Amino acid sequence: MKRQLTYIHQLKNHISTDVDLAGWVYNVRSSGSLVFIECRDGSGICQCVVNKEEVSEESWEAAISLKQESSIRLNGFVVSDERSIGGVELQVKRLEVIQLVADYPITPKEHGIEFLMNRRHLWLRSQRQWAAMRVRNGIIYAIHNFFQSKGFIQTDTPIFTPNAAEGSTTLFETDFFNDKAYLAQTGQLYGEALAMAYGLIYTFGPTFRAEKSKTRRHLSEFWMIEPEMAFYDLEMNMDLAEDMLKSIVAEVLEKYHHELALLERDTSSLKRLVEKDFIRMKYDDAVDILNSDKTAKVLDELIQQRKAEKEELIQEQDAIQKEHGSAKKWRKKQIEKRVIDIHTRVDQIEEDLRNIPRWKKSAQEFTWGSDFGGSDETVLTMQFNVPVMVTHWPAQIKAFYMKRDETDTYALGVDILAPEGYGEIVGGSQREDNLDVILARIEEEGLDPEVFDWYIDLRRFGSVPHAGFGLGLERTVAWICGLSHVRETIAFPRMMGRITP
RNA sequence: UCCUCGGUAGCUCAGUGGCAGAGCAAUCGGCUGUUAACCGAUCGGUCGUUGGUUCGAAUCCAACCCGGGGAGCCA
Repeated sequence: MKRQLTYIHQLKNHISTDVDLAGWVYNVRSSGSLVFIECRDGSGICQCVVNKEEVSEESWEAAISLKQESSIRLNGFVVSDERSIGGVELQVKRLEVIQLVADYPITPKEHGIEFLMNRRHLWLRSQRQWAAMRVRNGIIYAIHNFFQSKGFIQTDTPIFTPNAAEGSTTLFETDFFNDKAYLAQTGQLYGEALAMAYGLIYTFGPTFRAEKSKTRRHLSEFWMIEPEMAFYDLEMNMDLAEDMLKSIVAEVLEKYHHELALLERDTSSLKRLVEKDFIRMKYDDAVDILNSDKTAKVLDELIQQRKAEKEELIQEQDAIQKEHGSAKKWRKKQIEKRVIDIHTRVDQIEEDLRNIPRWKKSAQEFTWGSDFGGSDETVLTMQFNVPVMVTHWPAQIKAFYMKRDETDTYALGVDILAPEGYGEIVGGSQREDNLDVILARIEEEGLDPEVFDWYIDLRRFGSVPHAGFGLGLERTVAWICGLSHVRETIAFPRMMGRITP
């Protein structure tokens, strides 16, 4: 007979039967003649109870010797039990240790980010990281579903490129058989060629930026989805992007509520977005909002809120520290823990209090013709509870390939800003399709027409209106999971100062 | 490159000029329903580095190293 393994996520279907599990010890507790093992097998976690009276001496000795991340095989009887995580519990009949582990470094306690990032290969086993990677998988699947169901085909564009496509961004340089080559920062120009061949295409691949950015929104290596559609204008492009985001969020909400719950994600804003229309505004209107008295007032109120919160926390700290001297032991511990939480929150508030006046200044003094900074995006989106699509940008701050409106001052580009301060997740545009205009644009930008010769061919031979956009996968995962940093949205992040593990 | 915050036990953090601390982890013991279990005991230190001020420095000053957050740039 074939040996059958049961996976923890299916255990609900095996209640009142015997099963074999194989996995790792996530945590272990003991209480006299009972040992409680939280066993994880990659598909989930299940509490397994070993009772000294009901197992062999070997199994019992094995059980009491277990440490975190020891690998084990278990045989037992599945029962439903509300006291257990997942509502299902294994009453162990036999336990076999594959490897006994000593000193697993990541305990179920709190750790700092540097410590965890140095052990990313192990950190991925932890619940929150496990959940985030599963949601990432769900998002990827939903993206393919969306495009495939609409007749798009996935195409892949090169990673080695001979030149910097848009000029401004810093690229990673490599040696390509004694020639300089660069790691691609976008597949868009190739995507346009493919759209002229297949009509509706999307790319899904890694992309590389060598900018020395150290923020919660930046990685040196990240994944981007870039659809490109022949015969699409700006509005069709925006409709597609909005449908895509709604479709991704709806699918994740449907299939990943367990993971989102582990991540403690408040899903009300995600649910709202599936049903409501996104905000669409022109750049000029966005500038008016930034400059408005209302925005200034919103930020002033935010400062007052933070100050009040800080005051309250400090009062609470004074009060409980007075209590500390005469408190019972358990209460002392509780107080000490709370004081540390207060310190952490007060540090955050102090940073906010340093930053918000800068945000206000940046918004109030924002002048037409500049690009939005990170804080401007936050200030803008905090006034709405659905994604904001900003269109019609001053042409001079956007790339040469974007089509302009009749007045030649605005580029038909669109940026989609995620709610809750997650920033720009989509950037796209209708592309310039006129041969003479694109030639002139390339010259204006001081770019080498030789390099773009094949690209210009697309305007020589059957040029049509077309449009596309790029979706940043990690920023999307961060937003949907409610994670504060993109480094937790990819298994092995690459960023300035981080190339291992 | 610049601004800002930080570096104290294996981990998370208190300690702001006067004896180096707590919780967790580890080790030993106790406990038949634990949920980051709990209770008792034991173990645990180059206070990032170098120099300076001082009777005395984890604490003040300077330089440097490393990390977090941000600006620029961007998805």
